Amino acid sequence: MKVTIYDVAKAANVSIATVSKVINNTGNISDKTRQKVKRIMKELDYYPNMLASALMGKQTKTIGLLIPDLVNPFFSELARRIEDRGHELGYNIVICNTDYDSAKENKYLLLLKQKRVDGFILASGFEDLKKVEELIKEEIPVVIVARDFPMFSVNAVAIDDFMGGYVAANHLIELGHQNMGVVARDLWSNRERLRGFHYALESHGLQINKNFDFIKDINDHIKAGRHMTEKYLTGDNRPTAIFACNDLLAAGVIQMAKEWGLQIPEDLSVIGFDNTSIATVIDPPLTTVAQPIESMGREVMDLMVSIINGEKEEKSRVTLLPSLVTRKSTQALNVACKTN
Amino acid sequence: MKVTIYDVAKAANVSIATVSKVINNTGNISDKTRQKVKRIMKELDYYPNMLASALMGKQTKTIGLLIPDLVNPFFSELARRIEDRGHELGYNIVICNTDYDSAKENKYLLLLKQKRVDGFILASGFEDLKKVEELIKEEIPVVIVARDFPMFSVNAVAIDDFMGGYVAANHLIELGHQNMGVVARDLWSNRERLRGFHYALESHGLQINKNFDFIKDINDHIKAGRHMTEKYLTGDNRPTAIFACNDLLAAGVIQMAKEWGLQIPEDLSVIGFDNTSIATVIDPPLTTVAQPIESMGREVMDLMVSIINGEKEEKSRVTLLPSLVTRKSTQALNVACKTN
DNA sequence: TTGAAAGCGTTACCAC
DNA sequence: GTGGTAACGCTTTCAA
Repeated sequence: MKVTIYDVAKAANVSIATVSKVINNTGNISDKTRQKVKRIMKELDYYPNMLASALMGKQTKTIGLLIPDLVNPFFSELARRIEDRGHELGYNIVICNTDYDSAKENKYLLLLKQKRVDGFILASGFEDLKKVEELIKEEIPVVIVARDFPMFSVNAVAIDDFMGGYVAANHLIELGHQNMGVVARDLWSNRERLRGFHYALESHGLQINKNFDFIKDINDHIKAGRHMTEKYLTGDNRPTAIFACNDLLAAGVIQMAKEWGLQIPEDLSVIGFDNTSIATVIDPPLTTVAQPIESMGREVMDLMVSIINGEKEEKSRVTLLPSLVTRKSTQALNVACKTN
Repeated sequence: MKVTIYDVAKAANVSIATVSKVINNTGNISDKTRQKVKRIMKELDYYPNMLASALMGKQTKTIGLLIPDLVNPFFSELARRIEDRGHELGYNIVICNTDYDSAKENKYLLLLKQKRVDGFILASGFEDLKKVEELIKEEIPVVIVARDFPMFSVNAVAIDDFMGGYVAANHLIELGHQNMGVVARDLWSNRERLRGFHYALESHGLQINKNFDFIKDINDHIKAGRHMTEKYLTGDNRPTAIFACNDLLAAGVIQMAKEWGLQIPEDLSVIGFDNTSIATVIDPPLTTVAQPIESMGREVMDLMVSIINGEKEEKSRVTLLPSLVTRKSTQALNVACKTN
C-alpha cells in the first residue's frame, strides 16, 4: 500500500501533526526531530498526497489551459511557453483542445472545476462570454490570452491586434502596393487586425481588394488560405500583395500562388501573422507580424499566479506589441506586375 | 462558499449517502427521490468535488503525458491525438515538456505521483529506464509511446522504426541512388531507423555515405539538418540522396541544399520521417515515411485505459507500421548528377 | 429504499 | 516543541 503520513509518524515515533509540520516547514520543531522525520520520509520513499492537502484548502497547483488546437503551431508554441513558466512556478498544466467548439469548452470547464484546478487560462475562442462571466462570479481565477477581450472586466494578456494589422498594411504601403487582399477568419482577433489594416489603408486613400471575404473553412487553415487565394487570382483586379491573418493561412496563399505560376515575392507579396516556426520553414521565408509568444506565455502565467495568490486587487490587462519581421516574401511593387 | 453534498442533502431532505448514490447511479433509490435530488443539484448548481472522491479511492481521471517538446510538430500532433482520445474516454491530460532532460522527467514524475494521476504516458526520451521500472514496481500504469522500448517488460505502442528506415532506403534504391547520406540524432528510434536503412543498403551491396555522423545539436532540428547537409555538400563523394530521420531535419536539409544552389529533387533527393504537417508546407512537398500519428494516439490512450481498468493481465506491445508517402522531394537518379 | 458512521490523507487549531 | 483532534467532501458498508 501507499505510504502515508501515519506510516512516517509511526516510524519516527512522533505524531502526524509533527510530520505535517516538517513537510510544510511550519510551526516550531526541534532540529533533531526535523532531521529524523526527514530521514524516515526518505527511507520510506514517502511523498505527500496532494489530493488530501488540496481537500484541506491548499492549492492543487494545476492550471487548466483551454486552447483551440495544439496542431496549430501558434498555439503549440504558446502552450509550450505557458507550460515552461508554469513548471518554473510549480504548476502543472492540463491541456484542452476546444476546436472553437463551445460545447467542448463547457465540458472542459465543468470537468476541471470538479478537479478544483487553481485557475483557467483561456486561449480559446469564447465568442460566447457567458461562461467566462460565470467563472468570474464563482471567483475562479481566469486569464484570457491571445485573443482580444470582451467589454467587461477580465484579466487578459494579448497583443494589440489592431496595431498588428496596421503594421502589416504600412509595410505593404511603403513597398508601393495599392491593391491588397486579406485572408482572415471571422474571429475577434482577425477582425481587429483587419480593422487596423483598413485604418492604415484609409489614411492613404486606399481600400482593400473587393474580393475580400471572411473564410468559413475552419478545419484546415492551409486549405483555406489556398482557397481564398484562388478567389483573388481568378477575380478581376488582382491584388499585388496579400495579408494573411496567420502564418498557416499565408503558407496556403504561397502554395496556391506558386501553383498558379506566380513568383513570390516578385509577382505577389505575402505577409503573415504570428511568426511561428513555419515562417522560416516555408519558401520563401515569410515576412510576418510577430507576436511575442514567449513573453505572452510568461506574462499570462505570472498574471495567473499573482491572481491566485491574491496579489491583484483589480483586474489587469497586459498588452504586448507586435512587431514586423521582414523576410523574403514581400518586396517593393514591381511596376511590370501591373500588366497582370 | 462552494456547495457540497451536504447542502444538496439538506435541501432535498435526504442523507448525503442518498445523494452520493444518485450521483454515482449506485444502490437502490426510488425514482421519486432520484428526481428530487437531481433537481436540487441543478438548482444549487452543484458539481461533485473530484478530489474528495479520488481520496476515497476513485480515479482522478487524469493522465500525465511526458513529451520532449510540444514545439516539435510530431509531438504536438501526437499530444493532440492522445488528448482527443482521452477526452472521449473522460480523461484529462497533464502535459509536461521534458526536453529530453532526465532531471525534468523526474520532477514531473514525482509531482504527478503526488497528484495521483491514474497513469503516465511517456513519449519522452527516457534513455535512463530506472524511473520507468520504478513506476512499474509501484504499480502505476505506464505506457511508452513513439520510442522503441527497453528490453524489459513494459507496455508500449510504437512504430517499427527499423522497418521505417528500411522503407526509406528501398525507395531511394529503387530510384537508382547509390550514394546516400543520413541525418540522425543519437536516440534509440533514430538508431533503429538507421539500422533498417543500413540493412536495406547492405542487401544491395551499398553503404551509407562516409561523412555520416550523429548530430549533436539538440535544440534546433532545422539548424542541425542544415549543418549536417553542409557537411555532406562540402565533403568529397557527395550523396545524391539524403534520408533525414524526421521532417524538421529534412526541412533543414532542403533549406541548405537550396542555398547551395541545388535543385530538389533534381540535384538531391530528400526523404523525411514522421509525415508531420510541415511535410506539405515546405517546398517541394516532402516525401517522407509516415507514422500513423492518429492511430498511435488512439492506441496508446486505449491501452492506458484498459490497464487502468485492470483488463490487461500481461504487458502488451502495439507495433504499428510506417508507410511511405511519396511527394515531390525525391526522384530517380539523374545520371548527369554524377558529374558533381 | 434510506441513513449513520467510518474512513480516505492531509492541515490547522489548541492544548499540553 | 509536540500531539490530539476536528475538519475537508466524498464513498461505502451495514443496519434499520
